[in-house]
Amino acid sequence: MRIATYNVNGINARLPVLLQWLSETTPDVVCLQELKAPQDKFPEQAILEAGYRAIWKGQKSWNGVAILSRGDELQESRRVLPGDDQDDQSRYIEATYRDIRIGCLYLPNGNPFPGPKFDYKLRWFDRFITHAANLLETNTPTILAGDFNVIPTDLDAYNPERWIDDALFRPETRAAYASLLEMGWLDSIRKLAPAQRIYTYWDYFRNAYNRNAGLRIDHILLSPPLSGRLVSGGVDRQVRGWEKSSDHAPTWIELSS
DNA sequence: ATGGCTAATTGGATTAGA
Repeated sequence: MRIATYNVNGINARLPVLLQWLSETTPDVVCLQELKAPQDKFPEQAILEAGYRAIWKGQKSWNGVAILSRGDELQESRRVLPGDDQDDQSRYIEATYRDIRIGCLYLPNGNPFPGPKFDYKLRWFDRFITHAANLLETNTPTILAGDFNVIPTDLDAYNPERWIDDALFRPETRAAYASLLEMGWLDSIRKLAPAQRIYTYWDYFRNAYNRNAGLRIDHILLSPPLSGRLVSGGVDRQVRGWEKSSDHAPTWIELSS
């Protein structure tokens, strides 16, 4: 079973690229982030015609998350991250596919540091850690996939010094991510390639993709019941080189069934 | 340090992304 995550940076602007990638790689489940579309502007018909069902939570202008599935249906379990009734940003959706529960997340960017956006990032992260701990306690095979907006270590940035005071690399941010791993979540891509430079994002500026000036900020975490089923994984980095591409590339893993 | 690029909005510039 192949599970992928892809920050599309605008589902409608990205539709041709998304459909091309789906037809070439046929993942079973796809978590999407940054739809940048209101609920009623999600291109459901085109996704259905491509052979996928979808659940999504849209929002005007910003954010927005979706899960696509091939074959079997998704059983939605929640579309809000618990812990703050005032939070109206669309950043979390969760569903079960066959025997696996999947949480699709778009963690706040948090820049600039310091400031209210960074504070919001840490508060959201706290709520997410609480929820992730509750998910582990159920022992249900679970995946947390999405754009974490976290550079976990020096190995995950082309030039770590440049990111020292950035919200993606601040010590508070890295510590929060590390606490997920300490609790038992497995960083699947890093597990498969412990010492390799792997990036999932290259900014639009200064020819970053061709210089391979990238970051690894999109992650797929596995709960302990799934760790033995991890077969392979990678980043479809060539998609970043396509016409009208997102600044992120799709990241995927293969699980044995 | 800054600016570079892209997408969405009811616009003709601004905001956000990372």
